Amino acid sequence: MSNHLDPGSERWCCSPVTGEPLSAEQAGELSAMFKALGDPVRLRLLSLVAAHAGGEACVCDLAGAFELSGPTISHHLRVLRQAGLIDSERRGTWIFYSVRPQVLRQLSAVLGPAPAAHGTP
Amino acid sequence: MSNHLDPGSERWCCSPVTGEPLSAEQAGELSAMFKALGDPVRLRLLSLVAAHAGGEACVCDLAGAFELSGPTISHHLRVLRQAGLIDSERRGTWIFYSVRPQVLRQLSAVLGPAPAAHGTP
DNA sequence: CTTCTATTTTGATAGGTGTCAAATTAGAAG
DNA sequence: CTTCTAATTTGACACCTATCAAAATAGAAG
Repeated sequence: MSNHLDPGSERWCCSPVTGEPLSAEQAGELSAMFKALGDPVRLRLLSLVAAHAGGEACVCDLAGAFELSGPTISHHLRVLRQAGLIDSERRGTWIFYSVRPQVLRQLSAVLGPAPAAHGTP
Repeated sequence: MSNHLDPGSERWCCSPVTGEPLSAEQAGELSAMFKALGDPVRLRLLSLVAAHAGGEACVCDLAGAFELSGPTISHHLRVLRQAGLIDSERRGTWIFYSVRPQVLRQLSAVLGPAPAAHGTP
């Protein structure tokens, strides 16, 4: 109920954009994710979460890196989550965010030069 | 004079976002490119140009794939060009667009899981 | 139950963005 | 020079978005 994009839909997986033209549907799904990355705050949030110990971080770990209000950070985290790029899980008082490495890898593959075929058969 | 982003600045090249947190400057440059990809029309335009014979295409080759006015296509192409993702060159009556494979590869590497080091020494 | 802390949601606002029609530039061809 | 085609630029408008302050929700602790 919380995610707009189905994380299980991977029919566009790994076919690079340089191969054959994207369909309108593929472009719609992919551009929604790139759009979420198209903000400096969100991109830094994603990298902070990804690089944080254990692969997850709570808002309290992230907010300190910006001169932005809490609600603004929360807004950007929601955008990333609704785009399917990160996950959130409540544990006690804190809410922990973690990246979806698979989705990031898929986006990387779409921009990649060729179907490398060096580890994902 | 036409590009806002210097195509020669590659100081953020290839360090994946999952490694260590991006600096504000890196995030600014990268997010500007992802932002340009964050529109379905632009993403399809990019893939159409990339997949076109010879690696380049004129607007007349692209406009037919959309139900959009010429000025709108031109607008999106300019956004892609100013983001440093594509190049444009006038030859006679037509203006040919081509992708910058290097920039796409860099973006792919940023989202990639790890410094693969399997073909770009 | 009350209070405290962590985070989100709501409401408001300034600024950005996609789109089109109309006008403009650039080159080719008479 | 005039005309024709290709593409861009300008101007306008509806919609979206990033941001904050204030209010609301969720759990922990007393």
